[in-house]
Amino acid sequence: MKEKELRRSLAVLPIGTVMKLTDLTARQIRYYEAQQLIQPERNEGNRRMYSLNDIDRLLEIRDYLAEGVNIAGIKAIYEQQASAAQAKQENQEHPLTDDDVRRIMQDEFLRQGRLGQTRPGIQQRPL
DNA sequence: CTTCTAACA
DNA sequence: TGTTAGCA
Repeated sequence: MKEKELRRSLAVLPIGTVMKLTDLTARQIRYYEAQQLIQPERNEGNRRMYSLNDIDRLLEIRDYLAEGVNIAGIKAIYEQQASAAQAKQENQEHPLTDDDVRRIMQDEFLRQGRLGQTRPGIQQRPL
């Protein structure tokens, strides 16, 4: 179950293919990269190369944006997933505590949160 | 022909 | 975000 992850991480798609697969413009795809939402690789010719994981992430980003979540909000969501995954590993080595508390606090911060309402005409839905 | 960066009537 | 210019 690990060779699969490796393949999904292989950057083999040029931006043109990603555009068709995600319905995003090259401008948008590059902009999300500038915003650190994705980090595609570059080939010998400085051309961006995307992996299947990048495609999935771009699709998520597209959906979050459509729901009214702004770039900062999406970033926060991924940061949570990262720290959550980190806490999981650390908790397998040790009992519990520390990072878990931080994770719960940030989770609550997101929930109460103001992230995502920086747009007019969009009703906020409860998480 | 495709992608890249930078800039804005 | 769109679009365009000038390269590679």
